[in-house]
Amino acid sequence: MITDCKTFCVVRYSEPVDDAAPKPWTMQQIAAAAGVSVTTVSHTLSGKRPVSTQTALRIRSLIDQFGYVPDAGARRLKSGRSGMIGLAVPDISHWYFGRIARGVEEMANEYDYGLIICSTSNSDPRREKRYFNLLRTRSIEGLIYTASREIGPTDELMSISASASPIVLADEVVSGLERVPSVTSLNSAGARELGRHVRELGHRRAVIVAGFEGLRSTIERVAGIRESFPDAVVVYGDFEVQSGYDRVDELLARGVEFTAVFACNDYMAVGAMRRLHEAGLRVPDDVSVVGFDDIDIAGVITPGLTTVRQDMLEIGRRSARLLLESLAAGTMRGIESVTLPVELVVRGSTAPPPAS
Amino acid sequence: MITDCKTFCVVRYSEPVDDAAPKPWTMQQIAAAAGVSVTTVSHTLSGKRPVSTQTALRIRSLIDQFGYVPDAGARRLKSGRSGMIGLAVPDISHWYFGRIARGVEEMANEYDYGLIICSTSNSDPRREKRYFNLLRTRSIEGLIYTASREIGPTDELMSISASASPIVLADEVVSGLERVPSVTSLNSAGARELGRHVRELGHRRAVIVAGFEGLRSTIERVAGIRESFPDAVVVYGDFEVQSGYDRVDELLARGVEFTAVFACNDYMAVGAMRRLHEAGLRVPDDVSVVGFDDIDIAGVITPGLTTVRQDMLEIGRRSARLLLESLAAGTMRGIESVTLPVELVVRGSTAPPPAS
DNA sequence: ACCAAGATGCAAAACGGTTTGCTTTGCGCA
DNA sequence: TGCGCAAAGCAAACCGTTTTGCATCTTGGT
Repeated sequence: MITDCKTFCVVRYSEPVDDAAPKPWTMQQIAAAAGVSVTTVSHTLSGKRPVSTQTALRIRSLIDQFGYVPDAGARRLKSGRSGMIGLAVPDISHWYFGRIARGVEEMANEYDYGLIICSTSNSDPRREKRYFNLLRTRSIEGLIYTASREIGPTDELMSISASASPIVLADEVVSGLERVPSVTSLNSAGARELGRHVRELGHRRAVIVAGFEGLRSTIERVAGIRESFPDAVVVYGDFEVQSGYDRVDELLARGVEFTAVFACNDYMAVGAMRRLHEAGLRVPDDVSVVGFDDIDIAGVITPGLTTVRQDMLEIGRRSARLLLESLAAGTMRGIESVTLPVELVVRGSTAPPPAS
Repeated sequence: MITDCKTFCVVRYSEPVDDAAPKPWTMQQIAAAAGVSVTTVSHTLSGKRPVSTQTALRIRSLIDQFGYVPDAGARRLKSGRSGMIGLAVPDISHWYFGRIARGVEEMANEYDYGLIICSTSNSDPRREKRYFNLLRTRSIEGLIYTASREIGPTDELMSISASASPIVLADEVVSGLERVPSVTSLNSAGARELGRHVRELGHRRAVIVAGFEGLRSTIERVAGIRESFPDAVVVYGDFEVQSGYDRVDELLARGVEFTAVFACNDYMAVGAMRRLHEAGLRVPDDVSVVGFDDIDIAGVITPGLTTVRQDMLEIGRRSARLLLESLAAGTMRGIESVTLPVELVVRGSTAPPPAS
């Protein structure tokens, strides 16, 4: 059996040496070198059956020496589990989704899963199709999906979720998919507090720069704000800085009067502040501005942005936990959706309206 | 053979129906249903050998009907290619790395590769080890690595790169790994321009809030700035808003006199501006502040931040292209590192120093 | 000394595809 | 009529593990 070992070594090193990565060792080769069967090597690694201390030691030392690592693909084929989950986000480069991604990644890591990122480019159907196929080909065992727009009932997501695939919705629920577990923030409560806060400062005329129309979070936030400002003008943006700027620009042009701007996220709030600044309106002296999310720079810009803090990291973590737990359980049954609390953060961008 | 088909169908539907995902179809079953061998089905799909139009049609329709999708794991096992690449970043939730990730994702998508994200939590060795193992287990075919601190010569990365694995360094080169292809920005030129710009405004006393000490980009940026301000005080931060704030806080406490702050990234610049604001110093009237990167909100905060624009998206794209091209070529040989141009962006945060 | 029960370890059968070598058939052309 | 070659398809090997089902070897209890 020692001969076997040498044989392998010779074969190996006599191959032409080029710059390509050398062929990895197989369990077969380790077994031959140790003079045992692959079964024994496998059991040594998995511990599913006892292996004598002596043999195990020999095998382990050989493994270390060779630098052997079992092939993930073979393992996956046999076990049927890829050890990977997917995260589909509209755009991974957004702070917002980046936070979710990080939370997911942390939790996946904890459960010893890998994470495959799927940027859907704001729900480009072709992209989405590709990523749902990861589920079908069993490249990933489950998917965390964050919607960026209202999904029509004909969508890929619908059909795949109907097949009872392990899916969790993060950050945004999708109508028609009420049975799919989700992790969201308590948008309505946050918006209500925000509205109340501004109302109590004495404001009467407000505008709402909302997010994508039809998106559940947008609907909830607008509704929450309207509890305090029933007749607030609502315009829709796309959550980007520029649209905050543009919407306020249009409102000013239309001659709409307001002393408070509710932006449905901090980025649009920043854009709004910029436009107001350019119009010679001071924040918060002339106009109060609030956002939503509490992004990293919300507290350090001048003035500090009054907003509602969402724990995106936790949304990511909880989504992943939901998914991974249900994978471990082997069923999505009994998985409860989660709604996370939010927190009003009052900073310098809100103040009583001008006396006039 | 039609009987075979029915047999399969019966077997399938007689299984207990629960909420778990139904077992996927195998090529075996499709073949049986079509009355051909698996070989023929495989060839129909791959086109590596001709299949008669009639047979192909029958097979294809069956595939559609069943919703058959070939198992990625089996495919990978036989072909040895996983169709995945990895991206290791210190923290995916940072705007900066998010941009890189998006660029990588775009390119990977173009080349029909999947992307596995590896958050290294600022080079936590255990995390890194896990991710390098993805390479070893052949879960990923190649890795794009963005360093966040100076890597010691004993690190995992060193050993793995020595084994000629397909690795590309993005955004940051690593000393000792000069032979590994990389994609970086022309930091020195950007910093030089920045320094010259501030110098030409008339400033004489400047401080530099640098990034991690020892990081190549930090060294280059500091050197570039020092061409115009040879005696600038240098303090080191960690690229976060808070450290920009803290370092300036310390400088003020130490009584260091300066009329310009060079921050090595925009986040620290924002933190610096915040601290200056709290100290009653106006930007840019009393102190000019510049950053580096040109993050999304650099142009919309007040005052706008003078900075150097790096194209992170392009860094991601180019890194991915380098990696994927070399995977296609089967060798890392002849792969050229890339250095991307940067652009000085002058905004409102810089102005001549106060007259006094 | 004898037997049941663990401890060990092996051979072989999956897992679900891809690929190779070989057979059979159909067809054009001398 | 016969020959050669391309087209079409099958069986079987293979990829590198995990997981049975069995054999063999100890060991302790009686």
